[in-house]
Parts: sequence; C-alpha cells; structure tokens
Amino acid sequence: MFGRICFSIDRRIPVSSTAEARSRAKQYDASAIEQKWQQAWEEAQLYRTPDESERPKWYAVTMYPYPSGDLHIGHWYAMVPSDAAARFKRMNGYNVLFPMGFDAFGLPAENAAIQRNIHPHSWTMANIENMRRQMRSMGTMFDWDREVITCLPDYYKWNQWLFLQFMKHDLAYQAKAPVWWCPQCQTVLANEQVIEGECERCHSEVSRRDLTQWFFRITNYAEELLDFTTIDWPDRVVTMQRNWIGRSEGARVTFRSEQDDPIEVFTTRPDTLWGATFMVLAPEHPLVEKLTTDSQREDVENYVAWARRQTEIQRTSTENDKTGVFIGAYAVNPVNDERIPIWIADYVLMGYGTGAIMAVPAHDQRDFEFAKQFDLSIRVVIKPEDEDLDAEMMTEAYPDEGVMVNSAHFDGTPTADGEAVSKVIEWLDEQERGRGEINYRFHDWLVSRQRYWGTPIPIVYCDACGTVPVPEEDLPVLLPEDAEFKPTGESPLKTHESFFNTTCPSCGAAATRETDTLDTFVDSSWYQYRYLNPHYEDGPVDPEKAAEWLPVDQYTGGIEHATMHLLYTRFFTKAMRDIGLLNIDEPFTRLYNQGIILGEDSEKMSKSRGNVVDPDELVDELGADLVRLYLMFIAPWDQGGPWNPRGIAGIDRFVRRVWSITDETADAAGDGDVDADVEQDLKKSLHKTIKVVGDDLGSFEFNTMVARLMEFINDLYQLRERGAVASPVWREALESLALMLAPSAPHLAEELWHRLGREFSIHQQAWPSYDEALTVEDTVELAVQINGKVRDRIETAIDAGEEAVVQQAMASERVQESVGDKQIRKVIYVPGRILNIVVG
RNA sequence: GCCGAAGUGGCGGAAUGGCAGACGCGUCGGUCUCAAAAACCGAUGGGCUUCGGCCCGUGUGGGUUCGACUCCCACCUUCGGCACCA
Repeated sequence: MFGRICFSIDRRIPVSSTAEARSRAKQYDASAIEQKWQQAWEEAQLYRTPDESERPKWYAVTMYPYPSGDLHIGHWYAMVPSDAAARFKRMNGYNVLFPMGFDAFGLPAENAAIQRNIHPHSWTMANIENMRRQMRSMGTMFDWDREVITCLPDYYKWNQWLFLQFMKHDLAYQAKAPVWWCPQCQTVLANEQVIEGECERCHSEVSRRDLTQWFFRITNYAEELLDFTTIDWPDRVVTMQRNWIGRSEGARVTFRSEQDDPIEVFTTRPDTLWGATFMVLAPEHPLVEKLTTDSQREDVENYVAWARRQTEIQRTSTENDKTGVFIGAYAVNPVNDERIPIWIADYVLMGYGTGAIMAVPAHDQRDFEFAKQFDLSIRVVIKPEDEDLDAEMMTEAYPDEGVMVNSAHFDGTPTADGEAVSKVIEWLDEQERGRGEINYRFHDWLVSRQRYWGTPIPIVYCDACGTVPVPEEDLPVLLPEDAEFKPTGESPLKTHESFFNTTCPSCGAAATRETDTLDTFVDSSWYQYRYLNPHYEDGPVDPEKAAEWLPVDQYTGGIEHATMHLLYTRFFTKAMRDIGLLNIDEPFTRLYNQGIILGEDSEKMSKSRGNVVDPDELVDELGADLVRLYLMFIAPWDQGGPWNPRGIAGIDRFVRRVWSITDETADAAGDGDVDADVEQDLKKSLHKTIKVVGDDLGSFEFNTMVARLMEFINDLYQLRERGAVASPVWREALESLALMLAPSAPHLAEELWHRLGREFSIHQQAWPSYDEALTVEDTVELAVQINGKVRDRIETAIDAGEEAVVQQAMASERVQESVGDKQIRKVIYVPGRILNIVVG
C-alpha cells in the first residue's frame, strides 16, 4: 500500500514490491485509517452545521459539480483546498457552513439517454451516488444534510416559482428576437454561450434565427452590476464583467430618410455630427427593405444574402476589407439638414446599438476605410490644436482631441475632457434632435432552451386567453418521466401528450404547455441560498436562515464562469432582493479562482489525450490525505499546473516522517532533563511554525503552508538528536503538529491525535495559539555589505544599535580588507536585515 | 489591434525594496546491509580558484536607489480576456 511508487511515462502503476515495504505498511495504513475515521465522523455527525450558534458564522461555498459520472482530479483541486480553508476557519472559532450539491440538469444526461438508452434521471442519479461516495473518500467536511440536487422537483419547483415572480415584476418577458441557434445541441444559446461564433459546449458553428423566446431583464441592473465596491473579487473577474457589460456613454440621434422614416443611431462622438458624410445600416436592419430603391434592389439583395452566409468569425474579422452597397436612398442629418447617402455594410452589427450608424470618416478609422474604399466624401470637423487637417491628404482617421470646426456655432469648442460632447448633447436635447444615452454591449438573458432535461417553464398557451402563467399553487410543473427519447431534434416534451395537452388555468378550455425548459444557469443562480434550507416549503429561501447566514463569505471556483454564472447570480441576487426575498446586494463577498491541473504532458486533461489522472486510483494507492497534501503543495492554488506523479514521493516521505516521529517519541516525551537552549529552540520553532502555517492557511497559500510543516518536521528531527524529546514542550509540539495538519490531512491528524491519547475529535479543537515573542529571533546573522556586496556576516542582537553594529563590522578582517583605506561615505543599517557600508 | 497576468537552477516552486534559489523532486556522496530497497546524514545555480575566496546570474535592454526577482520605461516570449462595439 505504501511502498515505492514507480511511474512509467504513460501508465501510473504502483509497485510495492519488497517485504520490508509491506511490513512498514502495517505501521501507517492510510486506507484503514481513512475508512475508520470517515465512518466515525459520519456516525458522530461531526460535520452537521447547526443554524443556531454562539460562534460567528462563516459561509463558504465551492462551485457544485455537474454530475458527469466521475470526479476528476480537477474537482479535487477545487474542493480540497476549499475544505482545508473551511476547516481552518472552524478551528478559529467560526460556525462554518460548507455545503455541497449537484448541478444536475443539462445536456450530457440527454445525450446519454439517446446514445445508451438510459433515462436522464436514472443516469444522473447514479452518477450522483458515485460522486458522493468519491467526495466522502476525499475526507471533506461537507454538510450532506443540506445537499441540493437541481433536477429534483423539490428544487426546480422554486425555479418555476421565481420565474413567475420575475414575470410579475416585469423581469421576465417573451420576445421575438434574432437568437443564436446551435444545430448540434438543437437549442438556442445565450449570447454568453457563443464563443467566436461557436457553441461554447460542442464548438459547432452557430447561426441566427428569429424565434420567440423567454428573456430575463438583466440589463435593468446594468449600472448596479458595474458596481463592485462592496465585494472583494479578483480584478481579472471584475474587468471581464465590466467588458462584458460594455457600458458606453454617448447620444442617440434621430436621422430621417427622405420619406421621413426615423433612423436612430447611437454615437459616442456627438461632437463629430457635422462630419457625418454618409450613413451605414446593418444588412439585417428592418428599414433596408423599405428604403432600397428599385435600381439598387438587386445589388442590395445579393449583398444581404451574401452577408447572411458569412460566418460570425468571417464577419467580425478586423482583417477584412470593407464591403457594402449603396441602397439608393438618402438621409437627412438633423444637425445641418444635409442630404447624405445610405449604405449597408457588414461592419455595422445589428446586435449593437441601433444597428445603424452615422459615418464620420475623418474621425473614425472604420468609416475612413469605408469612405476610401467607395470614394465617399470626408470632412474634417475636429482639428488638432496646432495644425490643420486636409481631408484630401489624410491617410488615416483623426480620432484624437482637438477643436471643433465646420460645425456651425460650435466652431472653436475644445473636445478635451468631454466638453464638446456634453455641450452638443445639451444642445441636441434642447432642439429635440437627440438625447444623451448610455448604451450597453450585453443584452437581456435568453433563458429558453429547446431541451427536455431542464426546468419546464410554467406557462400555458390558450387560444382564448393567450400566454397564461401556471398558478403558483399548481407548481411544480413536473417534468414527465416517461418521455420518449429519439434523436429527432425535437424536444420529447412536444410529443408527450399528457404533458403537452392541458387546460387553461384561466378559462378551463383546452390548451397546450410551453415545451421549452430553462437554461441550467438559472439553477446555479441561486443554489447557494437553497443550501440553507433544501426542503423549505414556503418559498425558495427561509428568511430567518437567510438573515443568519447570508451573504456567502467565501466563494471559490474556476475562472471560466467569470461572465456567465457569476454575472447571472449577481443579477438573481439583486432581483430576489427587489422582490423581497433577500436583503443582500451581492451573493459572494469574497471570490477566489483556483487554477487548473494539467496532464503530465502540460496539456489539458482529456480522455482522448489519455492524460487523465484518476483520483480513485490515487486514493487506493496513497490515501486521500497524501493526494490532498500533494495537490496543495504542487503550486500556488490560483496557478495550478501539470500533474507530476514523481513529486508525490516528497509528500509520502513527509507523512512518514510525521508518523514515525510521533509514534517513536510520544510515550517518552517530557520524561527527563533537557538542555535549556535546546528547549528554547524547540519552543521557537514551534511558535514560529504555528504563526506562519496559520497565516498561510488564512491567505490560501497552501503550497508554502505545506513547506512550513516540512521545515518543522526537519527541525524536530534535528532537535530529537539534541535530546529535545525529554522536554515537556516536546509533547506540545507533537500535538500542535497534529492540529496544524488537521485542515489539510484530516484523517492522519485524527489518528495522530488519538495515538497521543487525546479524545475524539481533533476536528473540534481550536487552532493552537502562539507567543509572538517566541516567533522572533533575539539574535540574527546580519549580512554586512560593502558598496552593496556581501562581504561578511556577523552575529548581532536583533535590536542592536547602529553604532555598535558598525563597530563590530569594522572589527572583521574581511570587512577591513574590502574597505581598505577608502573613506566611509554612508552607512545604511536596517536592524535584523542588513548593514551596508558605502565607501569610496 | 486593445486590456490583463506571467517569465527565477535539470524540474515544481520560495523570496514583493535588504544575504536570490526556502520547501520538495531529481542527481551525487556517505552510514546501515552479503547486496539492494527503505531509512538516516551530507552536498547540489554557473564559471574561475593559489581553496582564502573571486566573478557572473531571476526573459532582453535601459533607468531610479546605498541596495532591484521586487519599482519605472522600452522591447521579446507565453497564457488569458475583449475585438469592425459606432
């Protein structure tokens, strides 16, 4: 079990060959010890978290997994350090809630159903069963009484209920809109799920479809979502969310066609309005059809068809030459009544702003390129302070600051500090030709999915009454279990008669149900609240529990959720607050993103690459505690990196050293005379270790935390040689060692604790305290530099005065040699750090 | 193209203005052993050395400072995000 581990390059097969190795295994049998304590903890319900407690609360959540079947090492990397941090908080006197659940709706279950003829429900529940077992084998302190499984009616009923509340509060609505369609997944996707024109999940190329879908009004909260002042989140995530929301300030201005159709544009540069020499509409713009003249119709239709065939990647590539066609119509510029031609071009996107722009080629590079391409006129309306611009001579647009020119009574207005922009907006507003506007890049959240395995949207369609919400008392709308799975591309709900056909809740006439289900990101938007009361029947969240526990103090998970889950859950929290269900503004006070463990080949782990590390195998061979410690030791937690099986040997050795020194000295500890210096050194090492290990655990620096414990063990071996075992402090040191290991190696720590004769359980003990005075050395080896180069080291008191230190340094032969007959120009002395004598 | 993070021995990494390389892997030497493994002890950035030491060294080039892996400027490389966003 515990012998030498030989890893070949592509197969990791442990070899515990010799008889000696097998006999040692009897001494520390990880598997027996771990199983014993897991069972004892469970029987004692050690990790059940009381709602009522004298202790201050600490609510820690790590992102729940999708029940794909097996925990992979990435799950361990996410959960193990979170668990250690939660345990550490518990030892520091907090009432810590650390729950776990399963993100159980989603496409893989449906694919498994089609491919292997297993019902999504049974497939999912069997996977959950297995993953729960694996998580237990990890030795985590999850409170399983609070488990949440999102595919059970107990949970998704409240998705439906929340959907109905969102409707009441005008936060959910149905609209026909161009939406992204994934042909592979046979469903629409939210904007966030489309990455470079591909489906986030299957990488198929997505296309646009006009469909009637359900949306959540996340854009209502755009401004509040841009405020991160009350939360302590990584800059990276904050920046990604800011970019995603994409706020820009500017003006909405109404141009008009010659037939007087209003054409709205959004611009961030209203100060350049007088330089608009043409307009460009997106090919999909609704007015294109109407405004195109007969002579241009054929060209326009060809272009629109061509643009539609372009993939999103081709269309948005900045490398492309500008393409477009004149539609034959003209618009009137509202600021100077000038007649300007209207073009369509694919560089104008229907999905941003109004889908139409005023083109100012002199001051916008894209418009400039377009004007050059099609020989359109260019007019300078912003001039640099100290030179003139000649439109004829320009080789690129001038987007910088300057002074307004050719702009009627605004001539001479400087553009710096937004002065020109705000003056023009003010004027547009007075003249009713436009108004100031803030535009956002992101859109409302599309939540409909044309899939079976999700929360049914609680809506009924009635010929007489229209779209009717299912009454709250009729919830949940149950997902039928006997649906037929055929790879038709149609939701099985459409062909399930007893689900599909129903009666109108309003008039009682025959009616049909909505067959779309909710995006699974709806489930994960509020699961952290359901943990508090997974079986509460009067609402999604018990207000008393919410007041007790919320907000979540620490959330941990992968960076890949920066703009989806983490934005949606912030929106949900604010929406639930406004509905009166919560009284917090933000779900997660602190956020931490762990890194990714790669395969041995430094590539992302995947079955097809064959570089996957199976945690079950590792636990069998090494025990959970070794895997836990190694994952923490491998690198800083936010960094991750390649899995190197050879490195485990160091952790193996460390654990064995901990084990044997405890085993060999526990009984003899404190039963003799000890040298006072040795005892003092033991105390110092102990107190210093307690301090730095605690500091590192508190700041998630798990790799150095393990290194500190290794240093401590090395110290103990040295001190043993010097007779330290005879000191009564020795026993304190062994007990503290066990306590310091408790967060990261819970089974080993528990076993040591008992072998030291202490009572069940170490996980109810407080973190050991330390004496600050013992953590600092009173003498120190001070480096003496001459002109910045170390020339000698002298032993000084930590708080020695400068004069005495210089005197001592100058007494050194080596220092004298370096100084020679040169004069001392300057002395820099940092007590305990350095003495630098500048000579010359 | 824009924004951000990172670049340190053979390898994972430590040190965030004060002795670069903690801790660990690997390697080498020693103790034990018939032998090997394990365990334990020691060495381990490079070059030179008269064995006292000396010089060089944290992606590259400059700068600030008594002193820079750390701060500033420019560049190179890698990774991540955004990208015709009006």
